[in-house]
Amino acid sequence: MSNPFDDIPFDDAHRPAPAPKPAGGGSGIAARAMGARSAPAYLEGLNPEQRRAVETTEGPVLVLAGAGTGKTRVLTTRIAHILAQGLAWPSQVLAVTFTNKAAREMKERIGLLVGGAVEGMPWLGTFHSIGVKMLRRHAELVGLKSDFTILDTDDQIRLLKQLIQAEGLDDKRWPARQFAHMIDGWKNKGWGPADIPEGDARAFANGKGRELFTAYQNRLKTLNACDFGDLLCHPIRLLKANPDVLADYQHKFRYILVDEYQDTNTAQYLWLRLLAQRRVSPHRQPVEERGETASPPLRQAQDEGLHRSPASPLMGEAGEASEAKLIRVGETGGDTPPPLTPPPHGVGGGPNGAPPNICCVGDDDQSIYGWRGADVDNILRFEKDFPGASVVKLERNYRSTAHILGAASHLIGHNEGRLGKTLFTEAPDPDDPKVNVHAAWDSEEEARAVGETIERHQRDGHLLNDMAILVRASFQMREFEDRFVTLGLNYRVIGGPRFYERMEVRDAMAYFRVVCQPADDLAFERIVNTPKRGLGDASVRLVHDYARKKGVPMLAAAEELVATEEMKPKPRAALRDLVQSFRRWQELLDNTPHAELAETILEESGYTAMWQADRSAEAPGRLENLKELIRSMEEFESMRAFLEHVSLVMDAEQNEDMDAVSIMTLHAAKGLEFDTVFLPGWEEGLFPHQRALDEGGRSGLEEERRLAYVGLTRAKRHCHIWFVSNRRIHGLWQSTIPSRFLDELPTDHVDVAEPPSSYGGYGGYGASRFDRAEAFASTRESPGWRRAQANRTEATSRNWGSRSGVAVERIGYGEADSGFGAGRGSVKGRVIEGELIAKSVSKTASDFSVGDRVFHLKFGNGNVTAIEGNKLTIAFDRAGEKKVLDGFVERV
DNA sequence: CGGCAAAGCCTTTTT
DNA sequence: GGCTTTGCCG
Repeated sequence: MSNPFDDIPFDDAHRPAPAPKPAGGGSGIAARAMGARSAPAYLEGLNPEQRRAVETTEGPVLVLAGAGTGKTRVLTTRIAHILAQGLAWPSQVLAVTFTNKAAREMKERIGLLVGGAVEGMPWLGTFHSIGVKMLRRHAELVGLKSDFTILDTDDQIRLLKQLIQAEGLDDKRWPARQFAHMIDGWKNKGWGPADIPEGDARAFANGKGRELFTAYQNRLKTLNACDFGDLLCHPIRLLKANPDVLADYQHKFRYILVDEYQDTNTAQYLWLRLLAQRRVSPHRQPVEERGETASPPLRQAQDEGLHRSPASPLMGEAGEASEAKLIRVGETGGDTPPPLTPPPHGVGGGPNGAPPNICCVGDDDQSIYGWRGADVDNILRFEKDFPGASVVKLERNYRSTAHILGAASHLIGHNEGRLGKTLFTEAPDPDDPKVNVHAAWDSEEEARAVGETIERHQRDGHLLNDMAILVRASFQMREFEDRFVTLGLNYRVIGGPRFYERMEVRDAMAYFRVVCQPADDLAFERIVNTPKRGLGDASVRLVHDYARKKGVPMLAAAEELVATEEMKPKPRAALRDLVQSFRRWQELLDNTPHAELAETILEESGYTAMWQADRSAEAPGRLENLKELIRSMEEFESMRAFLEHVSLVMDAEQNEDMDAVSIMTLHAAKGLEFDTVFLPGWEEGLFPHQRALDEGGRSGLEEERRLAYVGLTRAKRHCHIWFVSNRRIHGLWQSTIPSRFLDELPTDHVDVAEPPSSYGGYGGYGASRFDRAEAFASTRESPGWRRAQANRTEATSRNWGSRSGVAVERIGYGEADSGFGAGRGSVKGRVIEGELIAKSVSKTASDFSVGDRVFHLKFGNGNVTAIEGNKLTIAFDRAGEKKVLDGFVERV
């Protein structure tokens, strides 16, 4: 149990318990707090529901927090309250979040409430980081060493590929990536190789699924490594197999808080349930525990309000005063802590069980991670899992206008099986803009129009920082980036290509990993021949096989191997040099500043030189990244600590100083808010995403709808939705139809560019379609056209691909110079129409022939050079050869 | 063994 | 359409 990571002694039970003072004794703040008639300052400003969520500290609590209802505030205040009331030491509170971002934010906000006590909250973090923490302490109980490596997806796939090949299987037919997904899925359910259903086991690799999974787990063990899933599965196994350890943790965590409970998967649920079980253990005196940093629990926050200065004279010492805080509300004094509320049934319902003090906060309407194993049922089932649970609904929204809430609520109302919340806002303002829906011809137009809108907002005095573009899929980002680069508009991509995923960074990390974790064969293999040392496949295989035969890590194998005559002189010398270097660096590890050592390693290995010699355009940037890597390493205590950070926190901080538009996926946007939000790409197939529909069916669609709900509710005041008629997918232009979600928006709260004169027969927003052919023709406003369009048939729909779309797109944006001369309001282009465009895209053979002269809106004139169904290959005069659907061109 | 060209891959979301 | 991997050749 003594290892470098075990800086925090686990067995709190053997620490001296603080001696609680009797309640009401002296002028202690605790005493005042307990006897206080008036609420502590940090409770002020909470609405009644929020307050109930904060103050119901005992027993299970489910907080259903709609978007923008102050969820984080409730969570952080609740923790502050628990600490302030002396109900627990900071280290006795387990608070789990889903993302690092959320954990960071909570730490910051608790910090604001309670000053320094956050450092005493070692158990506030993501599921994964807390899993790691547990594992480091008890690694040997699951057959690992406490300095185990955490593999990322990339390592995982490389490893699986090796195993698949080792089984003599074709790694093309059985892609490692796919298998990695399957393993993830199993681990999300908490399954090991023995637990997976027969069907699953057979589905992969000619029935060798289970075998491979077992081999993979064994290999991980010898590598002393974990994948992401193991960070949850191992702790579960560990706690189940070691009741004493489990009991320690159960006892330790007096209060459990879970953020985004709707996103928990089965493994996370099992883990929580284990920890939340309460047993009364008579032989064991409950023990108070001090925070590791000796920070006292929150004191006097209620006296000084939320903005206590760190220099406050009352904080800083962990003296007796703070210990007095440990007396619980209602306690009459003495040494024995009061029993927890006696329960009818605890979790797991055992007669000895006490109801756990677990508080889960979530929103079933924002469950958007089903695809990676999250189980909405966890939140829907809460009251059954934890009988007697208090349920608090937070429905008062502090973020968005009534229009945005109205639109979002109406949309999400199309989902079934909700717990049912309705967001409302206090004071609707008649001046609030409605949600805007816009049409564009293609994604380029969309990007241009969004750019123009952003610039207009900017001219109106809005900060770019208050605007965000939320896309469904990351490939949509590029178009915006391109456009913003030409406009010179600052933007920032959130969750885009990540710093730690860059090749050079990963290479450098591999060097560091081998130095710190000599058994890390994956890292070793990655860099044996980078830079080139003349150690190709043949040499690597030799080392690999030798290592497997002897059962030692590859580095050790290499060391032995160079002492033999087995290798040819040249590679042998190269390998010997490399091994010697690693040994030297390992010696330096403990007595050299780690950032300095890192630099040395990159220098001496020739890695830096490799990029210096590289004349390509990206080489300077890569060198810059390496410098940045070393710079960021300085902030950490050791190289090991740095490695751990990187494997768990894959994001690098963004430059917050710059005023810039944010571009991110809808998933990445959860939990954020912006004054103005742009939601492009509302088209069938993209949003809702085809794959979600194919694989998830009805529930897949509902999850997409929740994603739309998340998107809408990010907006505080302005919300612009866009859809386009043409989008390039896999390099091929495809026509698209407006998203069904547009049809699910309520007319009352939505402006569709220009209000149409007629809605399509049925109530609500009606059909969402913009009729481009009409718009084009109607520059002359022919009533005949209009009628014809209203009765559109297969025949007329061929016009759909004509140039008219651009004019429609200009509705409401007259100042844009499109060259099409459609000024504001000059186009009356909208006809509602129920029939879906999909039918109009011909599946029959094209009626074009090779050699035809055609016109395409985007590419101009060209000649048809080949035909394949309704796909045409066209040599355009200016744009070169492209493949397009025949609906998008017309004969000239 | 290394470099280059061609072919195949995939593009939903992520700790 | 862009990126990675593969395969062939020097």
